[in-house]
Amino acid sequence: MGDRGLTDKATHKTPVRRRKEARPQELTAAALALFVEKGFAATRLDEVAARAGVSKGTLYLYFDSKEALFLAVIREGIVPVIEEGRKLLAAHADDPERMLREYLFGWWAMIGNTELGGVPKLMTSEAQNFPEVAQYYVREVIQPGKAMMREILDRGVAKGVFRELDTEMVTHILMAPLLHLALWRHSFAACCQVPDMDPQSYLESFFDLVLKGLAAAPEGGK
Amino acid sequence: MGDRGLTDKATHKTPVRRRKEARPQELTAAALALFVEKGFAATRLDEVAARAGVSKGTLYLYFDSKEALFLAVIREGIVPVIEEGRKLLAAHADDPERMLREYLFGWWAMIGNTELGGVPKLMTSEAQNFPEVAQYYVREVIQPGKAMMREILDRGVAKGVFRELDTEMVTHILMAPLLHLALWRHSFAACCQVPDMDPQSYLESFFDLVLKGLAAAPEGGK
DNA sequence: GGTAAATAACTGACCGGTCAGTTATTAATC
DNA sequence: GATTAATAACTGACCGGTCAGTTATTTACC
Repeated sequence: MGDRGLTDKATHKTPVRRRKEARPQELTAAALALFVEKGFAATRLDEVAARAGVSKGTLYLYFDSKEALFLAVIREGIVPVIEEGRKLLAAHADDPERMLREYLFGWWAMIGNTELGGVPKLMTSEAQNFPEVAQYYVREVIQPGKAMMREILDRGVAKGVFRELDTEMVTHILMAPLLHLALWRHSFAACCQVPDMDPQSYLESFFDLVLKGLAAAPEGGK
Repeated sequence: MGDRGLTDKATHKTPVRRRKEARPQELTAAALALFVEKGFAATRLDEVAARAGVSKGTLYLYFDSKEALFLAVIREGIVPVIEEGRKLLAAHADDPERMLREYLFGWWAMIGNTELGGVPKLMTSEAQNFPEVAQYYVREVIQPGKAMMREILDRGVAKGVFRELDTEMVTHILMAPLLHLALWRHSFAACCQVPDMDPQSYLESFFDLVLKGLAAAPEGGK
């Protein structure tokens, strides 16, 4: 059919069916959406392939198994975003309160409110069944994410902006409402008609609560 | 073999194998443990039956389907505990800070730290796949649980112990660290070797943070 | 026509659910 | 109190559908 005369790499605009390079990304994107929507076990590889516009056999040209696809979904999907977030956060490295705000709202903008927002639910659900994927996720996502939060807290304590804290515990505690918001949206909010919760005011309330909870006592105690 | 002489109803201490009354409980207990450990989809009904000491056929004498078993696990397992918690909480109805503390630590003692602690993970994972079970859970567990928390907050605000708040949002936010603790224990903590987190100090840090975050301003502003 | 890409048909293990048959327990009869 | 009949509790082999993974074949491009 095509009579393109270009002899070199040929920037084919025609959606030719052979596109070895793009396939893995298309497949992981399709898999992410379906894993998040229906869960890992309930997602059929036929569906993943169909959503990516190929057949199941093609999927197996790029991934050895369903678990390998799972790992790729995490690796391609969320790991790069963590690194990106770290860079953004470094821009305000001198103001702990500002950093905390950037962290919370940035997390929502870059993860919670995107198609990646279902990843926490997916990983929590499947961690026990796929310990290797879970370990990868802990190492590449959870630990870096916690380290960033802890850096903010430690810095705030050091500058006297925040009071003395068990920063390890508080790090965990402060991640919880973010994760809860994402989990909620991808579980009960999606299937039961619950009065919807505006993420923006949720985050504002949370930030407000936390700032007051962390603040160093002005002067006289109670 | 047996030479029990009692001719009446016979309070048989011997664990005879036919025990119609006890079976459903034994089966839901086995199912809870396995659903929590491996997830709903990955749990075989043969396993549930085996753990309860019966065959799969017997399971179907008491439950119509795997989903019916799921619903029974929730109904028998956690719904009664909610009502129990409500009564305990009413005992301190005059002191909002005390109520809040009772709520947090009571939740951990009665749910998070028991075999029920895996239920939040189970329900979050499966809500989309079993909307009817999810709706039951929202109605009988989540909404009552939230209502209790909200009652505490509204009362605290009314008494001037807590500052003005968006109590609806704060209710959600305060549930998150509890649920997070339970989810964590039943996912990553169970499969990746993560430095374990002491629930007691986690809850103390959380309670401390929240009390300071909620406290009405003494007098002067910033 | 050679080869890389993609497919569609296929396989085999698995598992929810069923049911004909077995065993323990109770009731009835002498 | 022993034997038989009736019933309730239980079993495990089986069936049918599903789905991860494989392979023989076709298609597209050089």
